[in-house]
Amino acid sequence: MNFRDLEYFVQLTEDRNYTKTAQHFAVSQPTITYAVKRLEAELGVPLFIRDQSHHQLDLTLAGQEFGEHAKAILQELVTAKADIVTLTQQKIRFGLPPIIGTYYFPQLAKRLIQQNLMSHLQTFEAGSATLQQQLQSGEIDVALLGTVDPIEMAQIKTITLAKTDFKIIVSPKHDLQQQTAIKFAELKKEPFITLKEGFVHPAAFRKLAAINHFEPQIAYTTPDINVLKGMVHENVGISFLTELALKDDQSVHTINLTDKNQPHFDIVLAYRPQVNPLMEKLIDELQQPINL
Amino acid sequence: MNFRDLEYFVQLTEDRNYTKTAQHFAVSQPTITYAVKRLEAELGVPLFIRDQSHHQLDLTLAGQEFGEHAKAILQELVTAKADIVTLTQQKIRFGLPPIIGTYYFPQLAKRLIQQNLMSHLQTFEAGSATLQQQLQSGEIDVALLGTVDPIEMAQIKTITLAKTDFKIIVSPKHDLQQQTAIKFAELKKEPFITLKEGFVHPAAFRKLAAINHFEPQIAYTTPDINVLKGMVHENVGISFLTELALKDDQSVHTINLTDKNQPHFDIVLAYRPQVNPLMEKLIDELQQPINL
DNA sequence: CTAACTTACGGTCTTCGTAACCATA
DNA sequence: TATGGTTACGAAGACCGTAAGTTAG
Repeated sequence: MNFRDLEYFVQLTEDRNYTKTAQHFAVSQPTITYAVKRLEAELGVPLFIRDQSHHQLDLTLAGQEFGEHAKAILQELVTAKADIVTLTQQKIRFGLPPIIGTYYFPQLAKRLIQQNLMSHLQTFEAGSATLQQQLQSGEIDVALLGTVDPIEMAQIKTITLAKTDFKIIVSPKHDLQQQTAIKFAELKKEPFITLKEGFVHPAAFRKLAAINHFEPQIAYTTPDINVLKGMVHENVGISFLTELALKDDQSVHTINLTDKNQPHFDIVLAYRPQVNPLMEKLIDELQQPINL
Repeated sequence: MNFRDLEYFVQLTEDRNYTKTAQHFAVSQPTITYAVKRLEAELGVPLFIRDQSHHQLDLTLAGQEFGEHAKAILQELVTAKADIVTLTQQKIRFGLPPIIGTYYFPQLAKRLIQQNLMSHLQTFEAGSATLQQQLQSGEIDVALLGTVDPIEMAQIKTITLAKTDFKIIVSPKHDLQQQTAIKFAELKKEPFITLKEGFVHPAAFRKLAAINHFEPQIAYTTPDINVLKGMVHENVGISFLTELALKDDQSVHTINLTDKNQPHFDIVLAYRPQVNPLMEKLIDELQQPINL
């Protein structure tokens, strides 16, 4: 059975005139005849009373009954299509800080594409602090955030996806290039290249400085991680970065910090709870373990 | 769009395995592939997540949504077919007295056939008195009844369809064959051929006799109208019949009765009121005017 | 004769099966 | 290599348009 035949039939129950219905669908009149015949053959009952003398086309009882069901079926199909369009057009406003976007998100992205979720994301790129505010004000729906301290926000649910350490990086030409671990306090004399970033690195850096009761010497501040790494490589100074941004990087030497109570760079999934299949699926997928 | 594709799809959402679904419908596996492709093309969205590393065939959100609608559509179709079968098999127990069946009903029958109603009738042939009882006891649903007096029955609705006169018939050889009207009292000396019929003719005959204070002479009683007419034709006696049974009959001569308060042969439609489209339609059709 | 539906016939688009192909475990 | 899905192609069938046929007014 064919949906087109049902449409012809339903229209015919309203027009009560084969010719008119044919014109309505811009098809030839016999097309309607055959559609009705197909339905009658499949159902095994006549749907119309074929009375030559009767100039008015009449439905049989079975025809009336079937007409109601046919309308319901067509309506259900229309609804189905409309619902799918709605689903397809649905967008999730997704906040992504640059560092996480560059070093963490790409591995998630592959999975999101496979699950047909990427096309639903409207990405907002901003620092974690800005994104926190936007999340709270409702400007975005979900965000991946980098944080030093646990996040507490009313109406916002948070899930920690990964905890990473901060590392000290130095040039291969630097004296420290043979060390694998060091205390922050030992770096009092070193000039630092720091990241001009919205939230996390400055906060962590200040925290470490406060714990160690000294004010590190800032040689230069850049918003670009590659510029920062380049300057460290050229031994303009040393720096302080999440290990996330250092994966497989051979241009600089990485040194662990041995400080107790040292800050960590946590990647947190934050969102406003919603009853929404698309959001649910996204939240679910973002929590899937990935290889850092 | 095709219902078959929907069936394939719904089954596939349960099987999560193209091959299994193909086997379920005894078709080749590519048939399922194409069915899904057709649906996806028509809806404009992927329904399944085509993950090369096929651990498990997964539905997209659109697929889940559409699956629900598809099930609803298929269920509606199943219901439609079941309802039509129920409608088709529905029977109305229909009481029909012999005289009305022979002389009145045939004209109705043509219309009932055109309206696809005849196949729903289960006819019970019996005298009007018997049918009245069966109607009241619920053994039949509708009846056409012949009556002399108005029918009063609890729970039974009655509609008079036609009023016909009783006539006197005589042989063409009989002395009265030149008369067109007569009083019943003038027939005291005549031998009557009477109808051995369930209810109406004997009752009417007794009523006329009572009004005229005499006991007519009964020459012979037969249950068969043609036998009766034959005997009248051969001048064995005269008789008394509803005009209904005399239409176009050339074998006997018909004489009107001039008595006041003479009984009439009423054709009454009687039924127990029901909320039932089929019954409604039958009652409606039976009331359509016909040419007597 | 006209209006309206049905039947006949031929062409075209759909659908399906076989078989070959591709990807993953 | 075995399992499971997709693509290619030819055959069968469904669908539709033109045109002719039928029936009632």
